[in-house]
Amino acid sequence: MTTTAGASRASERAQAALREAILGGELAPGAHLGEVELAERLGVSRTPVREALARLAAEGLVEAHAHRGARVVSFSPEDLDGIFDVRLALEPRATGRAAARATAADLDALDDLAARMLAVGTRGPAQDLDALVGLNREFHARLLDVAAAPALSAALGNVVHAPVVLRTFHTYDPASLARSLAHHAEIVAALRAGDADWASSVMRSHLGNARAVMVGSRS
Amino acid sequence: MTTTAGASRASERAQAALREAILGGELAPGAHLGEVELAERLGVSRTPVREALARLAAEGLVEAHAHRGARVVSFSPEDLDGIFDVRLALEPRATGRAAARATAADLDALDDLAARMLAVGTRGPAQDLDALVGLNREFHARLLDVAAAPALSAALGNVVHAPVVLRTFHTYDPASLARSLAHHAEIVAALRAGDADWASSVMRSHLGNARAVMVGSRS
DNA sequence: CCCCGGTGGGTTGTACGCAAACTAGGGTGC
DNA sequence: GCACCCTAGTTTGCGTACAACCCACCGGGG
Repeated sequence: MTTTAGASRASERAQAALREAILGGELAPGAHLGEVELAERLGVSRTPVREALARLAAEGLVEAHAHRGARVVSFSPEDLDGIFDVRLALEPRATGRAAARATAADLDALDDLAARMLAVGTRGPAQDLDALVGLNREFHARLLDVAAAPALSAALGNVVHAPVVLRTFHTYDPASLARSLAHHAEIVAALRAGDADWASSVMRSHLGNARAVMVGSRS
Repeated sequence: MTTTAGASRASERAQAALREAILGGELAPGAHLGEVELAERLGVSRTPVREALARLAAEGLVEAHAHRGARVVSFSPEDLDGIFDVRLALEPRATGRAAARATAADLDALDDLAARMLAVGTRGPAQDLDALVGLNREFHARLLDVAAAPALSAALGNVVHAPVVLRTFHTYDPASLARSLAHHAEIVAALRAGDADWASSVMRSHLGNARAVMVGSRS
């Protein structure tokens, strides 16, 4: 579901806003989330905030301890490793499926994303690692969408969301970053060739590269 | 009172009750879930029901269409197949991890579960397929717990819950059912031997057997 | 000096009420 | 006779008020 528009319901806007704030690092892991504070901040009452919080909790982005309120989840290095285990088990499979299903429009969109990532990711005056974060998320989301495997997407959904996983382009060293960007383009090339094996292999490499960066960084 | 102790919050009780009702088949897939009806049925106001519904939606058990209310999700054969893909990708891995981590207490508990499943699952006067459903869920949950892989559990959590997946012992033919029960015992044996490869192989067989039953049954 | 019970402030949990949105049914115009 | 619009009913979405609960601080007792 690519519907980013509407959000006629305030609870959806609240949920989206909170997710962006958490994923964007605006709300640090472990930060206490008061309902009234969030309600004022978002210009709605506590009720939709509450609902959004409940959904995010079920989604694994925040954890709610009894009457003590909600906190942004934080991840240990072991958790991070586990997350990559899951991604390695599922994403290459999804990428392979995508190879057989991608339409021309899909390929063009992915190509565009990969190109833009390369533009803002390459060292120089135009480098913008924060923009890269968003593009990267969009790329992987679109890829998952193309795979058309709802169960697979659902399984990954509550795992990849991990804030740390998606915000670590800042910790990439130049060589690893260059590899990562190249992988995106190569994945699209493999999809264009319709080669599922090639595509999934690149994705495995992509994740291996990311895992190496992150277990070494130990932020 | 099927839902354990705790649950000081009415919303948790509501969520647990709804989940049981859905997983237990009391609420059929596609059934319309009215908030007032559920509120009266559970003896609480609409607010906790609403919250419970929101969490179950994020969990993937129900789907809420705009202002049209919530419905119990229903699964197509393709969805089912996708679910088994995910399970096959993740559960054998978890089982392998469990082989290296299971304590004596874990093994005894799993053994007990396997034995009880065999008791209520074997053809005869004591056969109780409904009890089998609960035991099976407990067995797999415990196994996942022993694996101590939070991300893996989270990924599976929102997928396995699928009502159809957990309620299909009724559709097993005698031979498949016997195999399934034997697999549980064999898994414990493999764990006791500390043989991760053996354990994960049995789990793969277990899932393969289940998949074969379900794609053929088309309930 | 340390430990324990009491109390106050603040937060969450639940209930209720109102307004908007969707659905369905009947009536009218073409 | 058919299609469209309008209206009534029901349900959801949100706001607000009250009650329960937890935590921190403070005073008294051992």
